[in-house]
Amino acid sequence: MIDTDSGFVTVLARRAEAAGWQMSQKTGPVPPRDLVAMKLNALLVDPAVLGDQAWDYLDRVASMLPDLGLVVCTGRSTVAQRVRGLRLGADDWMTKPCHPEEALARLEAVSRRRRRGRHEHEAAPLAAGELEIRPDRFQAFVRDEALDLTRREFELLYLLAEERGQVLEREQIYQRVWGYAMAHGDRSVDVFVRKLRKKLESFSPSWTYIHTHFGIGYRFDPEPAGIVAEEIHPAPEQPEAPQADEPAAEPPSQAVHNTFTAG
Amino acid sequence: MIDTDSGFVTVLARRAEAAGWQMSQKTGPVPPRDLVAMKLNALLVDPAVLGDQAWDYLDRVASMLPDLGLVVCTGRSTVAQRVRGLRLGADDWMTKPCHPEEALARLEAVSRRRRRGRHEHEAAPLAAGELEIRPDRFQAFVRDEALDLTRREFELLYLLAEERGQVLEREQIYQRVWGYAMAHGDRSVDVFVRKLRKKLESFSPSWTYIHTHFGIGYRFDPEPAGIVAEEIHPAPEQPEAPQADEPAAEPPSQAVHNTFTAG
DNA sequence: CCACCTGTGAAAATCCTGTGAACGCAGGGA
DNA sequence: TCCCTGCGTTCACAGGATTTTCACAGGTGG
Repeated sequence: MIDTDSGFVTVLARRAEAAGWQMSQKTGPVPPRDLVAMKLNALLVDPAVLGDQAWDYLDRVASMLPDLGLVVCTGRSTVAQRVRGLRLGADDWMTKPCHPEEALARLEAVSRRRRRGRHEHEAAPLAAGELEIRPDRFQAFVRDEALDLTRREFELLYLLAEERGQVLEREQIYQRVWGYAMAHGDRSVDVFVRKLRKKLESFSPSWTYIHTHFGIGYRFDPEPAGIVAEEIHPAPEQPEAPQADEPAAEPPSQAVHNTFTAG
Repeated sequence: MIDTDSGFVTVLARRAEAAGWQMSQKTGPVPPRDLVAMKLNALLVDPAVLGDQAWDYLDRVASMLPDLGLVVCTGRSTVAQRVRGLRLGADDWMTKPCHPEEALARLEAVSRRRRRGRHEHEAAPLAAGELEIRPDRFQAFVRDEALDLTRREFELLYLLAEERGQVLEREQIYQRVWGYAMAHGDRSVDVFVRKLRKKLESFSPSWTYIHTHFGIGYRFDPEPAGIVAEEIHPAPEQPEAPQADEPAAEPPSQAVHNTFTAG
């Protein structure tokens, strides 16, 4: 969101976080180019912040990012202004003061519709080690060969890969892949991790992808074979990790990170 | 629009006509089924007209017609009501009295987004394997012989072929071919896929076109018979795919997935 | 060394798809 | 008006594929 009304921003940010959204606050115009890079679902903007560049800015944003939900929220405005904004490409126009809950609901409505349009929704393929994970095919590939994952297997893998480097708790994984809360004592996650490991192992034997964190859950992090997982120094040299980003960013400070390689 | 406020309705109708829109006025709830038949871009509704069925009605309309722009316009309302409406699936919520020009602008904003989702119907003929799919005839041909597809069969085939290579979920297929949300447990898509396969098989026995992805949906990808699909690494070509052209020797993309070829 | 966790393999329970046929509806023709 | 035909929808069943559940073995932490 682009706004300077710190009270409104703060409240909204808090509620957004609570709802599980990720949001970023800016106090001035952000170049459309940068907006693209941010991969936003929606943008909430108060044109008052933009000064007399406002219309131009809205126009540019709307035309450069036709799939971005664009919501204007500002003080008093005339019908003519609202109509102009909407015609320019804004999806909604709210008047301050407005209830944060309503702002969220409108942002949600706008994003929902946006998402629906793009049926190629999460069509961003992920690359990890020798793996290529393609949501458009609900399948993962190693050297163009399909791993033949079932739907659940794929969704689990995709989730883990999306959160590459993060340790995810079983409950969290279950919640996000199965869509509802995990029953006490359910071992489904473990079983599917085993199935995944088996297929990964058979297609990409020289890499280790899924690591166990005892008492917690799992972490996805492609590692070429050979590192014995004694201690991991801040990235001396990875044999090859083309699009590996943020490698040294986080020293796995946590306890031990045993990586028992399923072997 | 569904409203009884004749003044508002009349003014709006006149402006809408002037803007080149077609609009129909109702004074009571219209069954979602009928809405489907009306092929609407957007629906403006005053829930006050619907009495205590309002929420239920909104819910049903929104879930049955996810692609319909749904705008609520009513008298005073609480934040909670607006939030509820928006969460239920409404795309916008205006408060009366509202300027007709703004109402139009909002309807337009909502429809614009809706339209954007739909790919522009180019009506371009597609070629795939031995198939030639011609939207201008609502028919597919193999060596200039018509497959004698019915309307639904054709539309299903065309949709699949347009998204060649992509796995489409049943819900999505249904949504896009039938025009409204698929009811739980509906098997129509399967039945039509079977009909298509039968006709395709009889006209082009040496090719396989429609692949099943268990638990997900279907994928259209013409493959000449006989490929056992162990591993295929042809040229590592990119999926540029401008328009399908006669691929007499096109190396079918990835490996197999289950392609249980009905036999 | 003990209590707990996780890896494994296989059996049991579910879910999904292919298939053939019945049903209802609407249009055309007699 | 009645009958016939084509088309889309719905049903029930069978064969598989996939998920869950179990019991047990082995590893981990304290």
